[in-house]
Amino acid sequence: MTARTSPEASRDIPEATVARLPVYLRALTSLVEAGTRTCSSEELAGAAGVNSAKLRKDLSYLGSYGTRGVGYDVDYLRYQIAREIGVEQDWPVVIVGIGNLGHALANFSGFRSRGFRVVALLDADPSRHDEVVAGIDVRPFADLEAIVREHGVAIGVIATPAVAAQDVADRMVGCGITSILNFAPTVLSVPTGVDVRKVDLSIELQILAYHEQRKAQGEATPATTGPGDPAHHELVREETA
Amino acid sequence: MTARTSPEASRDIPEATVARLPVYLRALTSLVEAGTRTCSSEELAGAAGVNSAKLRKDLSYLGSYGTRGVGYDVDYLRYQIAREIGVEQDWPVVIVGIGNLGHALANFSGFRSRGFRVVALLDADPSRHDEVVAGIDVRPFADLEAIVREHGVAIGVIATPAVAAQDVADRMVGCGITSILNFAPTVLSVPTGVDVRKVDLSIELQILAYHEQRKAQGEATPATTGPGDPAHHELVREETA
DNA sequence: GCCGGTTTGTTCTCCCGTTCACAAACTCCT
DNA sequence: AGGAGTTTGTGAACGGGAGAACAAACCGGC
Ligand SMILES: NC(=O)c1ccc[n+]([C@@H]2O[C@H](COP(=O)([O-])OP(=O)(O)OC[C@H]3O[C@@H](n4cnc5c(N)ncnc54)[C@H](O)[C@@H]3O)[C@@H](O)[C@H]2O)c1
Ligand SMILES: NC(=O)c1ccc[n+]([C@@H]2O[C@H](COP(=O)([O-])OP(=O)(O)OC[C@H]3O[C@@H](n4cnc5c(N)ncnc54)[C@H](O)[C@@H]3O)[C@@H](O)[C@H]2O)c1
Repeated sequence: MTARTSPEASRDIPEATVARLPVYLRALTSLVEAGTRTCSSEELAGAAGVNSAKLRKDLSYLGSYGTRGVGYDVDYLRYQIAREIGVEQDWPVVIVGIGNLGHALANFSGFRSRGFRVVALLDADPSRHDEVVAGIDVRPFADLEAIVREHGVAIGVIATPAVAAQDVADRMVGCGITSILNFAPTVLSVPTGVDVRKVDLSIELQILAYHEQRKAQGEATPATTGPGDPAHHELVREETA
Repeated sequence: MTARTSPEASRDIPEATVARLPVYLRALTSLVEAGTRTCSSEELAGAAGVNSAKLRKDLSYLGSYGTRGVGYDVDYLRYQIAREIGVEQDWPVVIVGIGNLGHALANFSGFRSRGFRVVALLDADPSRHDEVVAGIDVRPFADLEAIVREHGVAIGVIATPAVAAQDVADRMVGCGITSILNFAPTVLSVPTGVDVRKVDLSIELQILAYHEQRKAQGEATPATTGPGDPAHHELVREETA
């Protein structure tokens, strides 16, 4: 998709692997804190909740950082993964929408410890502008561009209501932000080159509900709720009309 | 995995499709509210941010609910998807860990409107037990079993610190909860038959950081930070020792 | 120096998911 | 009634990821 400029560029890592590297990183950090020096793919895979073959294949995309017959140097591997992900340096981040969720995010200590630094909290509501959350004062949304330029922000977090999310995203993109984490339940439309990831509580719960319904189906009373399809079809159309 | 008991059981839906159905459901709800009666796969796919062929194939797993040459009856399709997911009736949910995040979740209005009902907020900290959040009073974690039995809760949300998450999950499973949404950054181990989904802010940000680093790599100064591998290898080992 | 035991890195195969492309089916207009 | 135009549902090709299995590489003991 993007041009390969650097000749020494590391082979591109499959998306599925990229999504697991942070899990490995976390497991390795735990091991480091526990004083472990070395671990096998089997141990690490257990801690990360994945298959050991998958783990080894994932790590092989980064390079050959293990030692056959021994395993991996925990701290060395942790560093290599952190470097590959890009969280050795801190990424400045802005959070927009300091409501219920925005407060929780601002207070979330995991940001700093995992390679991110909240440089600003923004909200459109003037009544919030005198507030200080987690040591950072909430500023007007209009300050976005100045802040992004000042700190070189590339990553933005959206925690506004759904109706405002697209506007906020547009403004972010206009300022030069190229990665967005969206908590609002909306599909964002952004130009090519901008990455969007969404965190959607309702979707996660509904996926659980689907499987839950499936589990219940086997043991429930014979006539659960829904009869054949055609009758329901009519019923629903009546509701509409 | 589970036995097919019902003869009329609908064919099992691919996991990737299940994960998209809630997105379609949301898009359809928007269309209903906008007064739209009918829509084509192209329109709906646009609203959901997916390929129209994918949308059609996804919907085909549910049945043939469209009309060729016309499209889909918005309200009818919305009902069918909601029924398939299982969010026509409300699912009782408990939230454990009423800290920063737990407060936000408790105040989240999207629960009720999307098929879920928070029946209890639980926390181990006694100083929180006199608190009322979003009209629900925070109760001792020890009440979990009684509440689960009383309301027939099948879905639990974990918003405790990571160290407590596995204990909470074990207790939940012990009470009969079979679906867990985990916000704590830990790998949970649960018996077969229990579904766990995780929402992990740090992982999402780190995935964005990886791609962001990739984007920057092409245009950055020649010597970014890291030299060849061997030297760094030593450096890191020194840090450890 | 060599051998048994251990663990990685990689190859191979299979399966799931995505996308293309098109026949079948429906509506509307004449 | 018939034909032109539209849109669904699905068969088939394709690509990527998961897991099994194994050869290569390393350690430690003798
Ligand atoms: N609270 C949760 O646990 C939770 C969970 C999942 C998803 N969400 C989603 O996250 C979003 C925020 O939820 P919340 O509970 O914090 O809502 P909230 O109403 O408490 O907070 C929203 C904040 O965004 C601000 N805002 C509105 N428009 C803005 C704009 N154009 N620019 C900048 N700021 C703006 C508001 O002033 C407010 O402070 C919602 O989309 C919600 O659906 C929340
Ligand atoms: N705050 C965020 O935005 C955010 C974002 C992503 C992930 N998380 C994760 O979500 C979790 C909660 O975050 P937080 O900021 O709300 O933390 P917090 O410390 O504010 O709240 C944790 C709550 O859990 C309670 N608790 C602790 N042990 C318990 C137990 N055994 N049983 C029941 N309750 C118990 C505590 O009393 C406290 O009220 C953490 O694991 C955090 O890493 C938080």
